[in-house]
Amino acid sequence: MSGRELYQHGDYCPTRNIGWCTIHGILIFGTHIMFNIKHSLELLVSAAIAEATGLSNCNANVIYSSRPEFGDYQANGIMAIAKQLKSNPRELAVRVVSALQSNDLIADAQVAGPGFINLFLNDATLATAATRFAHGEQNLLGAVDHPQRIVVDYSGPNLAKEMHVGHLRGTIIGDSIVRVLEAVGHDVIRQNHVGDWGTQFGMLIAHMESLGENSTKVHTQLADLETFYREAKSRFDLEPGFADLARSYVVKLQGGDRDCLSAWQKFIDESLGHCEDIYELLGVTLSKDDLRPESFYNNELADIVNALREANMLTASEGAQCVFLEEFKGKEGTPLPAIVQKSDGGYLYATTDLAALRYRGKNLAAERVLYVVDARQSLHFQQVFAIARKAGFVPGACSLEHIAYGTMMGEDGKPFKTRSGDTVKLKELLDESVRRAHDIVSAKSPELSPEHREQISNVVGIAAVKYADLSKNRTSDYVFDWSTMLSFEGNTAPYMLYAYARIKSILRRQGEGVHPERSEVRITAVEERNLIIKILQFPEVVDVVASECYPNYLCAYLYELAGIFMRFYEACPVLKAESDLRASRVTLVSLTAATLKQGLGLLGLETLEQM
RNA sequence: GGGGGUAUAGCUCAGAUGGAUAGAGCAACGGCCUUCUAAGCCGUAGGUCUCAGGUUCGAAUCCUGAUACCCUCACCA
Repeated sequence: MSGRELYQHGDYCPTRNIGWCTIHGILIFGTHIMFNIKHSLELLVSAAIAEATGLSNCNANVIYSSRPEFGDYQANGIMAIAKQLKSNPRELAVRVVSALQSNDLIADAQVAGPGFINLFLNDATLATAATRFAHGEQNLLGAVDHPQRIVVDYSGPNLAKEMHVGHLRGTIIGDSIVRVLEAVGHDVIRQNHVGDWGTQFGMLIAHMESLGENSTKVHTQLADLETFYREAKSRFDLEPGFADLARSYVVKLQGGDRDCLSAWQKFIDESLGHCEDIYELLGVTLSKDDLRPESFYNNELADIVNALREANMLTASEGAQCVFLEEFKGKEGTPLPAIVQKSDGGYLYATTDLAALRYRGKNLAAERVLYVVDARQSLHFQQVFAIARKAGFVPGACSLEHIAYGTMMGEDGKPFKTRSGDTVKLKELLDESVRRAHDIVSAKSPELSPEHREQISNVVGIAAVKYADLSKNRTSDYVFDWSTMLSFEGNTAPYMLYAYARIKSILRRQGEGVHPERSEVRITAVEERNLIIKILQFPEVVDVVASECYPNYLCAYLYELAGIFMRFYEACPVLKAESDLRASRVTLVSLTAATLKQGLGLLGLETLEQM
């Protein structure tokens, strides 16, 4: 049972324009609350079910109709309720329909099939709602009924190396989720849990130190982090003295040695600079303020282990400090440990995550914590969540969710690598996409200036990579393929950006003739009606993305919106229409533009006025 | 071996709480530019939703089993 309080009988009060039902004094289909046709229908139908059966809390099960003749929405809940009551579903559906309170949202409700109720929306209400949006009397996205403080952990690259394609998904999926949550009114705290601590840094600092103290030189050396890491690793493996030096640096680092710390800091700053360049290029909203690196929790780790010991959750096993939980079994059903302290006294990933979770629960007062992390870490997070709950590190009501995503594969179905088997640097991937976009832009629009073409290909190239990822269900692995991604057809960023550019072109050409903020939207063709309904459904999909964290729902919606607009564009002349009709259509075009721009914005994509 | 995941058109992918005739794009074939950007629109063709059972008025979706592939299971993150 989510959020919203249920209908209480007899609470309706009509309002002047479109709005209607008040539930516990809250205007649902009105101005305050997120405008949401589906919720309104659910409330209306469940009220009618209550009226017809005396049952409260019934799920009307309202969904989009699969075919036009079945209406705009359909209520499928009747069959289940009839079964529960051992009554005839069709008869019940008829009684529910006649129990529907008169309202101006539903124009017609028809019983069909075994007990479906097909709902047809009122054209005048749709037109009025669209007009109100255009006039700015109602926001496309309003505030959620219960704003939450939500911590979102995403991106989290390892600073020892350069960002590679493996970091793309978490970074952009997380960024989109964060934008959506904020848009619906939640209080979002971003956390970039970067890896800046661990044994590998001893090796890197040792290598850096040996190259000299000169800071400009360091900057140059670290320009290619990947090569730098490889060199350090190779020396670590081959030079006997170097490995010892590296290990001694680790010890000194952990002991708080000032020189070592300052060298480490130098390295971290350089590496962070690389990340920031990527974030800038990707248009990701993470900033320095969102950094909570692993080292941030260094001083908490001993206390985490102590707290677990005091809670009697700790077991020594093979020299390590472990937490064994009933629900986790390892090989041959033996208990599976989560190790929080190594036999040499060192701490691990799980320890840091427990500290982070306690910080988020206690210090940040999170009500919901989202971990946008690779699906392969699922077991790790299940363990960490279970331990944190049992140890009381987070409030019981706090929701902990692993927002898992799959792996990016190459065309061979194996994890995406270069031909030589190396990981692909994110920077190189993005540069190549922009380069390919540039070739296409130059071929399609040779009349544009070189600067303009460059600007377009920058936006299109980045958007293509992001959209190709965001448009897929995050839980599954997917095949990265230049040809499908940059074919610029179908459900792709270029298609969406092109639709937007066409829209803007109309609005430019119409000049000062029409003022959408004072014009009336009318429905004179089915393409107009379809477009209006789709626009009004924007809040519904955003709502689902905010709760389920699947950005591909939003992509699918925007693709459909763009498609419906294209059909409107083909069928309904805008600038050639006369007077009121022209004003109405220009207004619709303007609303479509606003919705597309906002939707793409929630995905973290820029738009182009022209392409 | 335990646990988790995936299997949908030739290819790449959608299919939220079980709903009516399973959807897109690419590739193939055929239409539409002297009219608001053809990076577009319309149409044709393409499916035993891995297999076998089960639950249900109704299953790609839920349950059981099988097969294939992937991930994961003690001191990496």
